[in-house]
Amino acid sequence: MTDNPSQPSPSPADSLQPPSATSACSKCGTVNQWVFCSGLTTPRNWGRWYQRCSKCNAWHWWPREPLDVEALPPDVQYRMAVEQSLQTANAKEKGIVCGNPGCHGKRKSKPQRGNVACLSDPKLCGTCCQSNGGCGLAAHAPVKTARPSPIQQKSFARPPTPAFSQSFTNSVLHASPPQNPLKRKYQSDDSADDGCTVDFHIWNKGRSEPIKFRVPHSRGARFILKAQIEYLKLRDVHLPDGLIEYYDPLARDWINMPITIGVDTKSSKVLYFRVPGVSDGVGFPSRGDRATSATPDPVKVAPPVNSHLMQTPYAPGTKFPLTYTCDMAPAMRHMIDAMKSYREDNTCLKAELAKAFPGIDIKLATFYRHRNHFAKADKAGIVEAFERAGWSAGGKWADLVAAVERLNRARSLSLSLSPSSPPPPSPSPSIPEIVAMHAVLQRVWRTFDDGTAGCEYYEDHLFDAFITTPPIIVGSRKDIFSASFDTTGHGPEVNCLAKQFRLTDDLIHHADQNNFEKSFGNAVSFSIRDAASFYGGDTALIKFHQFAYNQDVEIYNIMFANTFLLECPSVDGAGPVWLCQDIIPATTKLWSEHANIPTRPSSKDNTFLSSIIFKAC
DNA sequence: CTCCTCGTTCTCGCCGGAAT
DNA sequence: ATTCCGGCGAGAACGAGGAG
Repeated sequence: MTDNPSQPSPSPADSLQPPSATSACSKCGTVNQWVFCSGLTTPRNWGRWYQRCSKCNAWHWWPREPLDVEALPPDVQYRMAVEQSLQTANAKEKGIVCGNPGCHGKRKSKPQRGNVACLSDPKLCGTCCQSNGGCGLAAHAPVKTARPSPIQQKSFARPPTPAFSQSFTNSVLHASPPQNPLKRKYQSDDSADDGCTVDFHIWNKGRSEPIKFRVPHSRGARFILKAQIEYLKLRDVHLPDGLIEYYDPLARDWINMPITIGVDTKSSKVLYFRVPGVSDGVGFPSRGDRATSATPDPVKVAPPVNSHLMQTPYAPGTKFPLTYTCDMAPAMRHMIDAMKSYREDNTCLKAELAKAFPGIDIKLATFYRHRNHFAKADKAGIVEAFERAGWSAGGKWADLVAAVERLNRARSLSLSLSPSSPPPPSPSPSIPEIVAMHAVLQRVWRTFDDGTAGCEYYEDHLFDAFITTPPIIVGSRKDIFSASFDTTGHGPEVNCLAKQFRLTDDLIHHADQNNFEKSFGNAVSFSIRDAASFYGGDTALIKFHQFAYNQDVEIYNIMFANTFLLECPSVDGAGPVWLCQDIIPATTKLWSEHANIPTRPSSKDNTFLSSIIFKAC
């Protein structure tokens, strides 16, 4: 992709800069410097200059009005889109009451409060939601109600090519049972290593941080970098001469060698490579560096899992939670173990807390909150990655908590699907440096008995793709797979319209249309853009709406299918790429509620939704 | 059956830091 | 100075289990 949203945008043209570096405050006359606004808090302000008067605190902006949305760089538009998409999900709804008019909740003297986390519409209290069959929220799970499995659901999204589809099939669907391939249940010592993966880091040109990989590989077998060449290409690591520099932990020095040479995986947990010519970087093992040969990571390493609990009180003033996962995790494990038995052995929670976190005053509500975060993170298999990062920036407990919350959001969205709607994407606004995740429903692409083709979804096979390197979107395609003029759907008519539009605007490329218009009589499928540009699709969509409007056709509903290819280790090692499909239900009722379609690009609220996908790092 | 205790969940509101 | 937002604690409420 040419526009990587994770890269900072360049400054706007010089013509947008204020006439001078300083100017006098219009209120008090104090001379202040202009500061470029990078839009960190409010992306919409990107590209403007601001000054806060050092004397009267007055604010001044240059230019006075924000730039046009279209003038903002793609990554800023992306951030705006993410921000907008999360507004609804994060909106704090205070003081809601149960949405069931005949609420039979247990609060007698006051109206029963609804649970803001409830996924039903309207939001219900736990009692009403449970009796309604539950909403997907764990606390609202219906009691002793068997969930039908699998839930079959047809989707019109499809893999972009058979080759990628095959890789997806091999790596995901044939994995049994479906679970996070990198998940390792913590154990009391280093034997937790399942021996099926190898971590290696590469320092590439033009980047101080190493690129971290975890790949399927039998520990003990010699590791040949050439076998990972596809991974390397995806991360822009190119070795034209077939040479690499390898840090030999025994010799404690860098050696230059061909990538076809196998290296020992027993003497160090992480293999370090650098592209020839790179001589420095973050965490770089230097010549004679003992740490890299004896320990798995160049950062300060955490003590062995569960090796001990803190015996002496923490320093006065130490607050809960502790800053680093490597400190929190052993104590949390102790608590979880202790809480399984404390009813029997006559201890109590407070006493166990005092053992696990000596000297720290912990409020119970806070402890439970963090214990739940730990349990979820452990279940998802991400604790170890944070633990291994030790007392470094990559091992912060707060980041683990944030990762769990992102996962929760992704799951909530997946589980809140109505039976007839396909799964929405996991809105991951940011992804930690070390661990990325993506909620994926198991699905099978096949031909049905009636001759149509589509996907079957298995709701109870929701699993998370965890990867130790940030994902890269290596390709994407956006298809409209459903469009209608009203609530009933009139696909063929829209299809006809799309054909006409195709003749007028080559931004739209039909994809297998002949097959699809026959198969899905009330649906239309055509690609409106490809991976070359994230935002061209929106432009095409607006043009399509405009075109339909000019034809006296009002589009009621459009839904998108997005297909992404993410770099990710596969379970069986067969391929370096997983296919992760997402479908975005961007129902555009906007056009049914207003007589006029949006004519200004900045009015594309709904089409913005189509840009909210998955963050490329 | 009622009451009590303890553990747990959830909401509300305060606080402080960051951004502007 | 103001706004926003995340973290945290207080407190209400619920549930399980035990004692009387």
